Amino acid sequence: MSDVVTRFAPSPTGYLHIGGAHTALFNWLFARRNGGTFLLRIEDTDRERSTPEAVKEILEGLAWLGITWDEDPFFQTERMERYRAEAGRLLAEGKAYRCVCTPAELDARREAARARGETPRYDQKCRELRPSQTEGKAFVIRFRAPLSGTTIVRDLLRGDVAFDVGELDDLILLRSDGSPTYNFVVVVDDASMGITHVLRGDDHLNNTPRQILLYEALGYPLPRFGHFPLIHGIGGGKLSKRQDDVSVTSYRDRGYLPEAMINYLVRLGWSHGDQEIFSLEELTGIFSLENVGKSPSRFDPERLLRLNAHYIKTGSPERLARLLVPFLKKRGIEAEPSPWLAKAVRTFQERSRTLSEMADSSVYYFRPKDPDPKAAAKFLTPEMAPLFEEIAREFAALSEFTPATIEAVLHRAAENMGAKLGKVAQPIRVALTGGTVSPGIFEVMEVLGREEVIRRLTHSSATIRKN
RNA sequence: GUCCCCAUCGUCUAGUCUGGCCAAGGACACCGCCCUUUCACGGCGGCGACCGGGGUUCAAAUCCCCGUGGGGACGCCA
Repeated sequence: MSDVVTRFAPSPTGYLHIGGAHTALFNWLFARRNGGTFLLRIEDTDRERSTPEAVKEILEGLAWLGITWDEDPFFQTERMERYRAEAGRLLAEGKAYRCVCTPAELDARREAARARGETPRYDQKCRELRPSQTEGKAFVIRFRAPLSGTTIVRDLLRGDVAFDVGELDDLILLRSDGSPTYNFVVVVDDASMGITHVLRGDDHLNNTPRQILLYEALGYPLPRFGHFPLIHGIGGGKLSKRQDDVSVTSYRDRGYLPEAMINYLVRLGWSHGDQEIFSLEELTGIFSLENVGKSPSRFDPERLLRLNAHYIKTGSPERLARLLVPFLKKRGIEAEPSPWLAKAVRTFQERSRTLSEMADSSVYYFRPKDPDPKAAAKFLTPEMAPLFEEIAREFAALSEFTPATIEAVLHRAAENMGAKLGKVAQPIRVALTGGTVSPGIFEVMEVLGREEVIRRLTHSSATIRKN
């Protein structure tokens, strides 16, 4: 048994987005690959913005993707005592101090520093205050960071990155209401949860030296760190919930398959030679940090869509039929997973990129559709009425109604007209499906069944004659 | 502004650590052709990149330096 322990630590302030899922996936894969443990920690210390709905949505998203966690999720709001105790310890040891600067004062000084072109940083005003001077005032607890020196982050992916400690800050550990802040809880939690590998997005690289200082002050052993490249939005820059469509569950709801999402995500910043298609299971055997790149990538919905098309095309019809049912229901079609539905699905696997598309384009399997006016004008011409009737009669006389016997009938009809098959097939397509685009017409008829085909052809010819 | 990271086709990337096999490979997108009852799928072909400049070397996409560009971080958010 390996001793690798990784985690994904989302803050439940919204849905699970592409970036979070990417981070979760890499952590999960690294743990699974190394026979380790993957944990979930819900960073809900920001009570204002955290919601139980977001927690549910995030867990659902992960489960949908097939990313499984090994223990019940940890909730930071349930661990407050631990944070306060650790902060108290630092205070007692002189490694932290009380600061009575108010948010307004800090804001003003920060702005002034910026105006002067300096790095906004806490000016350490309260660093040497005596206890009597903080008496009766609201205070926060600040970390007494070393004043000088260099902290080196030994990053698994980027090598050694040096930070001048002077650039760092006396960060706030406990707010005036006693709640802990991010950099502090992360350290306390990662250490107490036994996290061995902290793998996260590049945007946290700057936080790492601060956290290392905290590890040292608290006397915790250091985990290994690895920062992988961020996923940028379509316009470049951080993914934006406004510009980019990045909610994982929204993709699910639009008919994307989890394996497509996983496959898409894993190839962002990671590669395995020229291979493009990976299953989750396969990944747990080959994923390696060594093949993780360094430069950011850009979210490309087109590529995700294409991958989804691939998985729809190659997926099992039975499973897709099952997944399709709710999409049909949304369109007012009550269907059950069945061999028949699987057969219907099969005719659309090569021409649907999402389950939504499949549901949209297959409605005529479930109920007749009025022909598109333009298609009707072009194909449902008067001379088609007798043809439809003739073909319907021949279908009725067939001993077996299969693509092969259907094809024979249509070919004969075309020959009699001295025309190509298309001359006959296209009008029939319109009569049967209401449009000019569909799967192969013989397959469509097989799915529809002889009775329904005859009914629709008869109905169409009657309509033609009426006009 | 300060600090940090990054830099190969439009996009995802292989190649960079361990220089020569790279007149740079694959995939998506795009364009053309073929297949074909429509649409797709598929097949074949095309377009298309080593950010710039110096250096090191017999040899640089690969190593070093400087520019430039992009990104991230600088909260009593996480």
